[in-house]
Amino acid sequence: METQQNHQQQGNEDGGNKNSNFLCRQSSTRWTPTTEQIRILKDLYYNNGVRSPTAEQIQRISAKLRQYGKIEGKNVFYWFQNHKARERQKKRFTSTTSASDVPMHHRSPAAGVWKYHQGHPFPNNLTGFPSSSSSSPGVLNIGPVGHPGYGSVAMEKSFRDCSISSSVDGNGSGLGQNFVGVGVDPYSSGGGYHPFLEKRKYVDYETLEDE
Amino acid sequence: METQQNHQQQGNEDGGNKNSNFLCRQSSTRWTPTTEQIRILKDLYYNNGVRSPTAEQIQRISAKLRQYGKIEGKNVFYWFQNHKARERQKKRFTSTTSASDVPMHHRSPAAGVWKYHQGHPFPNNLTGFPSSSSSSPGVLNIGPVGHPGYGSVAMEKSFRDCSISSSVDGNGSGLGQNFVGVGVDPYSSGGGYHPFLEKRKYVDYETLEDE
DNA sequence: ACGATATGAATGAATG
DNA sequence: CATTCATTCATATCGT
Repeated sequence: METQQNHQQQGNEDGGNKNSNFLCRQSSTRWTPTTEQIRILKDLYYNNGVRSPTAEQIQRISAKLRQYGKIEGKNVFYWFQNHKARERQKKRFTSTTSASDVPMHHRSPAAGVWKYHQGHPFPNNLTGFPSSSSSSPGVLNIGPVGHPGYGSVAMEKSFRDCSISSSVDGNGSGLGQNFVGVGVDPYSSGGGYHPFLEKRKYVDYETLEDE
Repeated sequence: METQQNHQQQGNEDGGNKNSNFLCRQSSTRWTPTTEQIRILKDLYYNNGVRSPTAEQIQRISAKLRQYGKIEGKNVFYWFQNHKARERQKKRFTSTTSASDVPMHHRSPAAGVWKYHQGHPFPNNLTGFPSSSSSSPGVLNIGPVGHPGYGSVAMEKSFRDCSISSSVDGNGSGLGQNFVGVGVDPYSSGGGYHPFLEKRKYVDYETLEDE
């Protein structure tokens, strides 16, 4: 796991992009977190118990981490998502079917990371934020958003799709051709419920009061 | 025949998928949209402003898409839900426009496309924005349209279904009636909906919070 | 270099 | 409608 070396060639907060290959996609290779970034993220994850940061938190985190290298909101988002998912995934696989197959991933002492003062229940930071708990020299306080100030939208998408499929038919997108005659039926029942989705489990929180 | 295309054709055997490891080929419980399906969905989403299709629409769409591969109503439903949600989420990460930014979207009434009758302002658009969709299949209003949020061309993300063969042509299968006057049909399918989804499949796993 | 592993990214499905 | 979980793909990096 993270016991690896930190060889990030980072240092350039722009991702350098030394791509020489002119492959299909060469845009920004996937985000390669720097050591600092990783450290901060882990700090937030373990020391602050941040697992699923909200949009505001993500913005703050990414803004903070941007100082150490190029990073976007989605990177932070995915990072936490993956980190959490992976931890759980491993835990669940911790037996089941015992050995005998799936030599996929060897057990990794990921738990080793828990060297910090892991012994206190996290104070629910999902909505709030750590009072301080400055442990690492890069702690950021995900305080109140206050005034975010919108910026530009650049959210670049990765086009891994190699199929350019440019000149296909005279329609390019084939809008007209592929148009599905769904027709916006104004009289659609519009009941509000989705017949596709089966009802809830067994109870309709009708009489249930809020927690 | 569906000509070549790359559909994975999962009429029965979903397996097909693409590569993946040979782990467990449990019938991929997950719907794997084909290129055409995605294309059509995007077309509906962007060019027609469909975002929260109603049951009728979902049925129509799924029926149409079924020509390109196995698909259920819920798949369509979820697709739109996710697509919409993700767009918003993404935006949220990059620019927290708070709630009242609204740079300045001008609902250009230019195209009298969306002129709700004296009664319902497009039940299709829960978000309340002109879908500019051609209620009449015969019309294509893919013009500039003043989409408040996204007026760009589809072409967003892709999928690993990166199957070559760009030839999108030959979509003849049943698509011949593309611009047929399905339009507003008061008698359309009329509530013949049936529950697709079943209850949940998984039981709540251990809700381990942390260690 | 290649194979394995680690991990970022994407998205279907589901729940609240 | 938002939030989250699970699964899978894609790729960077490391080991040999």
